[in-house]
Amino acid sequence: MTHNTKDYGNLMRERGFRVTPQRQLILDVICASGNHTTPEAIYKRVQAKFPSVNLATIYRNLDFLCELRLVVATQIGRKMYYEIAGESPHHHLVCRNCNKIEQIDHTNMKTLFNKVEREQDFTVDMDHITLFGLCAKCRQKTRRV
Amino acid sequence: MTHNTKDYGNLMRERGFRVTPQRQLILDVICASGNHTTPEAIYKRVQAKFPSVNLATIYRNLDFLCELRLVVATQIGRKMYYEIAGESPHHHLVCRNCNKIEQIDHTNMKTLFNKVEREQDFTVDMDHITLFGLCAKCRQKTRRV
DNA sequence: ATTCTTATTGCAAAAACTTGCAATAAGAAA
DNA sequence: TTTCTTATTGCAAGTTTTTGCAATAAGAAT
Ligand SMILES: [Mn+2]
Ligand SMILES: [Mn+2]
Ligand SMILES: [Zn+2]
Ligand SMILES: [Zn+2]
Repeated sequence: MTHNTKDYGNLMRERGFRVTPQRQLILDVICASGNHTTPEAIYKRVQAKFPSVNLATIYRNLDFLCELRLVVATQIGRKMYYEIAGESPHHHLVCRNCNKIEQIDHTNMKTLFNKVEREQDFTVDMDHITLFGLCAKCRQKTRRV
Repeated sequence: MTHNTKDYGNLMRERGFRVTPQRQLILDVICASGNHTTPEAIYKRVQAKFPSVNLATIYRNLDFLCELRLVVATQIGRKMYYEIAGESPHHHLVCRNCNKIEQIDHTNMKTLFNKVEREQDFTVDMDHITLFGLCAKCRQKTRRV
């Protein structure tokens, strides 16, 4: 239950939720998978260790873990992807043409968030945003068509 | 077929696609609905005028119109919302607590996009982003708990 | 240890969305 | 106008995600 540096068990209990074997397994699997895993993939890996876990439980807990901010979600194309929420937020750039995924540092985002907070008195609070556009290579290709 | 200021018919034909009654109806309905409408609502309103249109056609065309950038989509909670892509891009702030929706001007976003383009050589190209966080009122409430 | 409360689960059914395919109809060409 | 090509549609089946509900089991209280 203690992955990376976080004690997930306590983070849940502190907030009044229960720590079930299903939740532990799902977290373990997402952790082990590294980056951007689909519900279906998570389900299969969970089942390999504990076949009786139901797919509905996977979906419910992915929602749950996202609400607790222990896991972050992204939609790319028509699929959802989940990954462990790291120590510090990170964001993505996805190329509409070649689907390459780059990262953006949080500091650039933070600058925007601060501006919005000053100007509109709204505290933006997102630790995993995906921005779409064109990577350097595809921009050149696309120009000359 | 000419809504607001855009001639949707030509925008489609120019790019090699066909202008079908279904597409016209769907655009009409989204236009008339004003802001942030769900596929189901669009389907019902289309059906009221033309009952034989199939739900699959609605979904396929919502995708299609988004790809052509005539329509923009957002996911809020677990629902998708569609609206006409206006003259100039606009973005939203959604409060996680009270679900109030505010707007952000594109200029603030553009500043971020420009920075990303300079620093990472990636052209961000989004005209409808939704950022989540806490509005002024909910921030105060939530503090004192 | 045992009892109690109720959050969480599995299951089955429902709802939401996607896809393959043959029939249809836009729109270009003749 | 008529013919021709093929993008688009409706339909039915498939896949993915959500939901209601009774049974289960975390974890607090005794
Ligand atoms: Mn990520
Ligand atoms: Mn909008
Ligand atoms: Zn690219
Ligand atoms: Zn609020």
